[in-house]
Amino acid sequence: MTESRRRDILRATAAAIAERGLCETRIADVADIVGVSPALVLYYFPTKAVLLTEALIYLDRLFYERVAELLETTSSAEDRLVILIEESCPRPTKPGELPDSWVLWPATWEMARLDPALAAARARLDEAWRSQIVGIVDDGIASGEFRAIDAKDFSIQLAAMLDGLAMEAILGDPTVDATRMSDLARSFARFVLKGAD
Amino acid sequence: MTESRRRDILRATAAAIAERGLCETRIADVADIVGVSPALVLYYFPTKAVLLTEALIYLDRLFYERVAELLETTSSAEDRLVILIEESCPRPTKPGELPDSWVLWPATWEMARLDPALAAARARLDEAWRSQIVGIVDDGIASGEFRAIDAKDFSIQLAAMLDGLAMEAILGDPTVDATRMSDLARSFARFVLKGAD
Amino acid sequence: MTESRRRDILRATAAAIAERGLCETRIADVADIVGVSPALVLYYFPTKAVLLTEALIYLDRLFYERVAELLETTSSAEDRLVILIEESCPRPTKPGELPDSWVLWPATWEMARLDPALAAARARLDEAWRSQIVGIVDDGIASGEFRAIDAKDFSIQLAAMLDGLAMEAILGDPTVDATRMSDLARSFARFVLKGAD
Amino acid sequence: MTESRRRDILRATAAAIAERGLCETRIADVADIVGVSPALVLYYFPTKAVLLTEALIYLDRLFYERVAELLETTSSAEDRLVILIEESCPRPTKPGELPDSWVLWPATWEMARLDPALAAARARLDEAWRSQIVGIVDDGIASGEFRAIDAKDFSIQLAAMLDGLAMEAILGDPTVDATRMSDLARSFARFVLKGAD
DNA sequence: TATGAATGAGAGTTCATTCAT
DNA sequence: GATGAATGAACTCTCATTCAT
Repeated sequence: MTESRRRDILRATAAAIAERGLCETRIADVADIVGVSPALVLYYFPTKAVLLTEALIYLDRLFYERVAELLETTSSAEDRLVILIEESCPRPTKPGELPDSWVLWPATWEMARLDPALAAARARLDEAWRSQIVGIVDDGIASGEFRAIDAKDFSIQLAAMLDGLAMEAILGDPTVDATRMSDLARSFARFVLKGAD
Repeated sequence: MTESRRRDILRATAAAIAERGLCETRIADVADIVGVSPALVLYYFPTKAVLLTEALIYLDRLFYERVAELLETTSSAEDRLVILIEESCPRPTKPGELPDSWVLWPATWEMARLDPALAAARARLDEAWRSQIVGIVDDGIASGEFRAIDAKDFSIQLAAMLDGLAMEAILGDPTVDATRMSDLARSFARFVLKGAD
Repeated sequence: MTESRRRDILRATAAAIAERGLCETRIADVADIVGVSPALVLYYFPTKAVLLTEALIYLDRLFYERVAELLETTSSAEDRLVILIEESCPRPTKPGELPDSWVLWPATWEMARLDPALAAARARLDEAWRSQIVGIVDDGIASGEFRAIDAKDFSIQLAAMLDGLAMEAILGDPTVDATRMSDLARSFARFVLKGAD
Repeated sequence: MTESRRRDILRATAAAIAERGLCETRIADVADIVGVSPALVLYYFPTKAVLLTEALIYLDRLFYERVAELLETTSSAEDRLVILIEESCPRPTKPGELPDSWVLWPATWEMARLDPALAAARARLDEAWRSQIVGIVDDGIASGEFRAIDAKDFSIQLAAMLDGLAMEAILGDPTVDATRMSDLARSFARFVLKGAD
């Protein structure tokens, strides 16, 4: 069926970008991964630019939805915040499999910088992401788990910090790996939400 | 003289990447900006990949050095931290002129992800950047301006948050512009360093 | 029924060639006009080359038959010659509707130059066309309307002149439009057949 | 030198169109004939369409200039008209060598039909061509060689007839070869200009 | 230093054509 | 009859790169 073909191509595109880099990803690479002809890729997506854009959006949404689902498994605000932070920490991906969304973020940002459609899509997902944080914090405040802080401001700060830390982790910065990232993000959250050091 | 030619080309490259995007930047674009032939660009830089890499490093270093210089104008730790934050906030660049370093960060990250040399250069600059923060914080602690926190951890957190916020500002996220970014980063710093809300 | 489908496709092909030019006409263009899939076009015609060839022949024949029919409405040789000339003058066609045969002649000629089958078909129609002229002239000579000239030679000359004039009219030559064309062809015929100036 | 390269490419293009047909002519064919890479062809001509257009114009002009030169060798109006007619008769071309301009006329007409620039260039050359005829006729009238007819009208008629006859000769019409064409055109001219049958 | 000419190696894209349904 | 999915084979055009001058 046609919709699953589309999905396959989008996943393959994301995998190709992750492995070869945004600029070096060719339609032929994507076709090779899916095991079809390059012409078929363009049968489903009119141009390469559209293909790249849609792949990035697709993966971002997938990431967001997976985490959103995970968050429904617990009701404790504190636990949910930990899940959100943990899921934000880049873990290595095996070649060929669906790459972690983080790996594609520099590509997304670089493209979105000059592509308003992608920028808008990214902004929507980011807003949803921050809303998750706001929801968790509000719940925690209501239940008395957290101090009564400005949840919106905190959500922007935490989301930004996670982005920045993830970038360093992805780039193999010797100072920040996934574990350190997790520690730093959690200590920031604890400090703000619990007042403890 | 040859060194200034090199610099002109690097600046032009940065400008081209900023305006056209990493993948869409051609050697011919750079040559056009400088007003020379494409062949001359390759006379100074052996390959396109080298050119791009060096341009990104050059701009990053320029940014770092400019801020480092600015920071020497004051001795108050608090003022210096404010300067550092303010300079991190993306302000719009006119086309043609040297782009703000932030604009090139997604490109740098995307390239560095698969280019160890660029990754290493970037890591060095980032380390220097965080050292600036550590230095400021240590001074502030010594002078009693700041609470006695872990300066290293804070520097990583602040640097990451600035990166993340800057990205949103650059991408035109309606929630985070340069002013909001400044407010949020400063409130984070104040909260951690002063204990105030 | 299948025969009308074939006709529709041929007419659409002619219309496409008229509007887009011979080289730029794609099977998909033809399919779009008919409102079917490109695959169906190839169900009726084995290859694109065959389709183009048959379309050009079809339109030529249609033109010839329409004029032949018109010529039967009168018995006066002079009137019939005028009809033949008038019908040869290119009048503008609305986009979408069946193009005037003249518009397709350069395409026919260009293709026939290297396609013996098309060349033969074209030659047959041209011969029939000149026979019409010969018939008219012979009738006119018999009835005393015309001078006793070599009808065959005249038919070749007139047919060639009409072709040449029509080409200029089609190409928008400022010197020769349909009216001027008609005048010049008629004055030539009058001069030869009547001896008048 | 660059200008001769351009000329070589234009001639090769004309040869390719003559041999393979307008639609089947590829940039690679042209490059093969010149013995250079396809990229070089596009170094001199921005697009294929421009290349084709310029080649057709170039050949047309070449033809016109050659005949114009030939016409200067004689002063007798009658001889000059014969030269003009003879040169208009298609003689076979060997593959590879510069094709006779006539062979390219269907291609020129087909392209010009939808390309205003080419149409304008063609119209200019045609006007010059007819002016040659007018000049010859006027001279002949002045010298008493010819009857006092309308030279302009005659030039249009003769030019058109030559076009039409040449087309049939090119397409291998069994009724009209170069010799027959010459006879018919000359008899038409004689009849109009001399009044003889 | 500087460049114009030249090219090789693709890249994206097009499109006629096939075939299972 | 009719089509959507699929592809192979090109084709135009791009571009980094080379090199003689």
